[in-house]
Amino acid sequence: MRAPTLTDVARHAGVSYATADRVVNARGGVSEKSANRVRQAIAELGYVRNVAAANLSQNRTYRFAAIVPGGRDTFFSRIQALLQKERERLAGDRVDLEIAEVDSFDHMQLADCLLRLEDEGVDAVAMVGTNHPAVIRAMTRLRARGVTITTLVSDMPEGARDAYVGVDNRVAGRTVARLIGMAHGGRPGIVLPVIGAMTARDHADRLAGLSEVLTDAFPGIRLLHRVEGRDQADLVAARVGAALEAEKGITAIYNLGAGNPGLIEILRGWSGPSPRPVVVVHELLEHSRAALEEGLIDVVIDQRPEDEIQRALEIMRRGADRLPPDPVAPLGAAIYVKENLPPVVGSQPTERD
Amino acid sequence: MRAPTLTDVARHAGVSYATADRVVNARGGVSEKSANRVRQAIAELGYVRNVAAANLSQNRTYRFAAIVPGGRDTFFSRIQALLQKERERLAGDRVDLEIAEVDSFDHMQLADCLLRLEDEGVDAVAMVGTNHPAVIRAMTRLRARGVTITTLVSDMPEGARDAYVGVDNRVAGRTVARLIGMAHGGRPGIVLPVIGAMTARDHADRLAGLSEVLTDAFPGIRLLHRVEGRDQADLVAARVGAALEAEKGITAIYNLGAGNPGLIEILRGWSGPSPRPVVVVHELLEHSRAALEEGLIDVVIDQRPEDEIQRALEIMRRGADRLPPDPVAPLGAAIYVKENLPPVVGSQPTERD
DNA sequence: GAGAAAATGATTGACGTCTATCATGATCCA
DNA sequence: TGGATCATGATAGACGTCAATCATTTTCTC
Repeated sequence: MRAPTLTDVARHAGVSYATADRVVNARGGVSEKSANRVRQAIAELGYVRNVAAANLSQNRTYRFAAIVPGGRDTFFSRIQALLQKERERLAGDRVDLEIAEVDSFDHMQLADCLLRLEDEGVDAVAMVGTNHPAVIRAMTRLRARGVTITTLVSDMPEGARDAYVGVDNRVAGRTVARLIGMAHGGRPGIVLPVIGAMTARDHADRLAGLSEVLTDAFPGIRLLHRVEGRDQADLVAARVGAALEAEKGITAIYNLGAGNPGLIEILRGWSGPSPRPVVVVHELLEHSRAALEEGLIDVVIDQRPEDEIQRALEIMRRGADRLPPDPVAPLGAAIYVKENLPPVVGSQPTERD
Repeated sequence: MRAPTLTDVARHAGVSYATADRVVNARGGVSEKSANRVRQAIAELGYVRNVAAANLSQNRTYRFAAIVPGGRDTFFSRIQALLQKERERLAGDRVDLEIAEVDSFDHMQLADCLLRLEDEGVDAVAMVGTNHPAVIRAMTRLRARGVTITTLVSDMPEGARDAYVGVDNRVAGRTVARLIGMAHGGRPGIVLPVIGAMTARDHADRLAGLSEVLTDAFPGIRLLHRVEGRDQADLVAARVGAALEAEKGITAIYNLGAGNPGLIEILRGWSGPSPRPVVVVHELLEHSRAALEEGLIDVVIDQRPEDEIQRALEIMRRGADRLPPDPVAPLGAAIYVKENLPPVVGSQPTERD
């Protein structure tokens, strides 16, 4: 009834414990014939390495690291806060989680950070995906040493990482199109999309998704040319203001980047036609939450960083335990309206400026 | 640098390992003075019991049980399928998950099942909450023996269970009101609510939430008196059909119980005014998913049973490890439209009749 | 077929906890 | 003050794996 041990496997394969151990721990010096017999015994008995015993024997502490872009964007401050909390919680679990901060978009710093972590002997890394040769090179090197790498928020080519945890941004854009479409109730309208910059892959994906569904399912709704707010509130405020001035018939605004405070400011002082446009933004932070509660905006699409982090940690742990990654369904974004906001936990980060 | 062991604690407290062990494992026969010194040493060193080592020494397998209402409702078949999958996955983790099936609403059978599990020596139980004296009595008895009990889907009084995992149904109803309201785009309308029976607490909660928000935020939208479909497709079809006949101005239908196939059937043969009403239903199952993809309905609110189960298992494990439960934010329901449906995993259960 | 090389077997201590047993010391009550 | 009770200490085996070491056998090479 009890789970088979490696001793059982060895006996069943007709070899000594030492040989079986050499096979499962890839120590080499085993003939192909013996190795096969061991592997077959493992399959037949359904042997699963007892991770607890293994870690105990090595008195092992997991060494995980998370690399997060620093201060600029409050979405990442939120992630940092969550990681900090996890760090404390995991300390009791023999897991040492290091949280490293790098400048957003400083690729070389990120690459250096990865190499430093390699020297420190981490078992797994979670990081925000960045497509840059130097970064990919560093990642390849770590992975060759058996370090599991998970990308967060923004994906990278399949070969560069072990797993991606994050939402599908095109799907997010498509979903927003549907919600905006529904809110038009069959009537025509004009949608103003506000993005950070077209070079940001996630923004581009969202916009593409939006456009696809508006075209296909809501031909009566016209998509204006995008306004670039560079994720800065003042710029967003200025440019959205100008756009509203230029086109009085706008019925929906979708900010698919950051800079929500700027947009909210404009909405607070709304004096245009009533009802005001339908407004959809991304990421549940202090400003967006308050605006939702006040009724200034209608929908917030959220990546659910809590779950992203949980999943990333789970993946890292499985990797460190040499277990096969278990297939996970992609993370779905949360759709928040005024009525289904989650309770506030602690203090929520503010979006700067 | 390494984590303190119980030997360290004993030394620091100036007692023998045996005494420290007597304290942490509550074996008794320790003077209050010694016990306090041990407890203080634990606090000072930040000792955390090494669960892996503990389980190894006892060659312990966790014994968990999930009690799920049987065949009738396909929402529960979905839960059963998910549990089955978890069962296999957990087998490698030294976790034995027993899945017990009981007749829905047969309280005595449920109580008996609980007592049987107690005899079998389970460590933790997950069950669908049922407010019945016999059930509560059985639960109290198990909990007195240290068995952790988690209620799923439907909650119970705080004193009866250790944790509840599920969505807040009133919030779900409020959210649906907002979505339906948005879809009216400021125009008036009439909402037809379809429930199973008013005695089901979750249905009543949803309806209350719906009503609240419609009244407060969308005074132009009128809420019709509920239609009771008893969660049966044919009855739902008949009664919704009659209601649509009686009131031609219906602009939205919200099925907050089961019986979706009946509703979908009616929508497929829709010949009333165009556009058809906005339709919102609960639980992502084969029928509702297909209807969403076909464009017959607009929104599906889903409990995310996958996450419910994950969370319940996590709670059970912590309980069995004698760790304090970690605070979890309540589970938010997922909002699905045509565009953000999750990929199909395996075969999805069908809703009967 | 001798010698080198490769493969295998046998065994041991460590990891931290649990459970158990036995011995010893302290305290209590009559 | 003797015997019972209680508190404490010391210690050992078990759990399953890892990482060694050393001895022995098999296989290969010339």
